[in-house]
Amino acid sequence: MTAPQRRSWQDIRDILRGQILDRSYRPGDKLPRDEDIAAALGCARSTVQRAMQDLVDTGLVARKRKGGTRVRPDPVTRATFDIAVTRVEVEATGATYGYELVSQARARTPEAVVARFGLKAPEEMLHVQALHLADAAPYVFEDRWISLASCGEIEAVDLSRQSANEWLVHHKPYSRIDLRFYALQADETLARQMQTAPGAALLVLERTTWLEAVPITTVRSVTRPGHQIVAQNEA
Amino acid sequence: MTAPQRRSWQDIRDILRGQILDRSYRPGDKLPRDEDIAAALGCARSTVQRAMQDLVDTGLVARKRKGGTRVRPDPVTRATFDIAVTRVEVEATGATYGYELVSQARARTPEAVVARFGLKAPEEMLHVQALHLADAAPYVFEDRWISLASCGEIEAVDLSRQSANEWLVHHKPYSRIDLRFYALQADETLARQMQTAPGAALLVLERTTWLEAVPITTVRSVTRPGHQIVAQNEA
DNA sequence: TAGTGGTCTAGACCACTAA
DNA sequence: TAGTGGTCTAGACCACTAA
Repeated sequence: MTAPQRRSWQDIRDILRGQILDRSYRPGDKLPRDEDIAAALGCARSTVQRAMQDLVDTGLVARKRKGGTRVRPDPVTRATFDIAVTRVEVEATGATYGYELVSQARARTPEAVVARFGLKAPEEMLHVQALHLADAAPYVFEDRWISLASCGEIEAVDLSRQSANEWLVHHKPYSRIDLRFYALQADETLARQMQTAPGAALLVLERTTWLEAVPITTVRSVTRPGHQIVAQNEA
Repeated sequence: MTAPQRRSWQDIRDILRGQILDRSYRPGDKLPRDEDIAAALGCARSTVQRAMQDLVDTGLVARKRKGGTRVRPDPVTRATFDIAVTRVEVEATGATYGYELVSQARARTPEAVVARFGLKAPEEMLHVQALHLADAAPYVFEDRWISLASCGEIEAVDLSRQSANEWLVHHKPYSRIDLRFYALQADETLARQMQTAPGAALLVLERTTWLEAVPITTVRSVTRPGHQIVAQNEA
């Protein structure tokens, strides 16, 4: 006889998810109380709790005290993306990574940057433009503003050798991030930088970070033509 | 005297995260064993475990049995997106939702769709094109292929009244999803559908779903000009 | 092979909130 | 206000893996 294994929370999750997927429980339906599920499946309540936590994270069920657990009536697709340092991302594709500093200068933040940070007034920051290359072809063009108030030391760093991306990641942790994606039509300048045709549709990733309430950096990363961002395989 | 509250796992997480953010522990550094942290902070080991689980989910630390817990040396930005049914998304902006079926027909899957599903050969599926509107303006144009093998019933549904998006979400759960973003230059046809200029840069969201190994549907959703996808506020 | 994280259990008490 | 999920604890055993 095969030894009866103790049930893990993944087992419990799979059983419950199976019942949701095969529509034993339909969107909006209420599941039994954790305690009853535990009794029925022969495990501790905390094991059910752990399984439920996973189903909540996945967006499959919603839980409320006293209200119980229900299959979400308005299912959402929950996707997670990991965005690494550009160098690591390039090297992960097997390509050779390259980097070029395009410009570096103190400047007053334009209105768009003031808005991204939610500043009250424009401020002098470090403005850095740089190109990341994969096998010598443009991979990402980044246009970055770095707060001198929180990252003054970066002015002593040689940004033609080490990208601001890399330096910040290793020296300036953040506690809050605002992240967005959109499509951008390349203008003449950008097209030249990305070695593509003016008017090309490019995917842009915009990131703004703070440490508590203090601005750190905001960056607009324009990706190479045809670039796709793929989500982790989920659920 | 204020009552000494028992420490919650969130408290523990905040303490640890604080020590990482203020660089008491730097990228690559090893943290103490859970048991020692528990003793130092006066809580049970399982509470530390719960806090650590959150830090792992956030991408801040990595844990290995015997190897211990280390601050990630290659920090990643981890972003989570919730993608709701288009109707819900539009209504959440306060706009009035509208929907128009553009076309619906059985057809052999083109090469791109065969590839997305990873099929061995083309297959007859239901091809549906539809436009979602926000305050009567184009919001999302979706080009969808639905597997007849797994979703044959949908042919009995009046897709001019209810979007395939909505029907599928409520009747066809999936267990696997492939999700990607990219930018697309509008051609003549698409520009007309989205009421924009040919050549406009549009953000595209592509989703392909399976139930176990069985294809369900694949959809290319072209968003309106200027559309941004914003991540949940994290960390 | 020894050390560390992963997980399960049983029980307790708390915090929300639907009814 | 009663019922349900959320969390903590102490202890046990297991599963990985660095050394």
